[in-house]
Amino acid sequence: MSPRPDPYRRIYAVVARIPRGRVATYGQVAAYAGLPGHARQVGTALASLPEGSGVPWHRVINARGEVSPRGGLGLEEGFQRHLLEGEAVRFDARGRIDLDRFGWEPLGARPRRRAPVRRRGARL
DNA sequence: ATGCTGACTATGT
DNA sequence: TACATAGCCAGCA
Repeated sequence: MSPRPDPYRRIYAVVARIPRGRVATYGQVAAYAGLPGHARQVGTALASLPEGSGVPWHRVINARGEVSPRGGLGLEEGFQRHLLEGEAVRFDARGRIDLDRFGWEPLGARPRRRAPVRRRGARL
């Protein structure tokens, strides 16, 4: 067992676990990869990901619940949003995702308040 | 080695 | 809520 697998490898492994229709933040991915405080590194790692890698990089967003702006034109951002919407992830009018509803909880152990509370007349 | 960059964040105003 | 600031730290020229 390699005591220290490359950081990127760990990062990709975590991202690969994010289920379809859910999103995780950079900081969250870093923490689960055993690299707390390396949120920026997660971004760097995803940026260096070759196309067709199969890693669901689009499911990683910033702590504010939005698709992180890249430098230059916003082409990649638009594509990322498109992919997420294709998985039923919803964006509000401000272009943000409700982490309480779509945020990934690996352990699902505690808070787990996924779907909106159904109230009289409420629809899914 | 050194300095700058960036797909980040928490905190204060 | 929005913006500014300050930590953050690996990658790269």
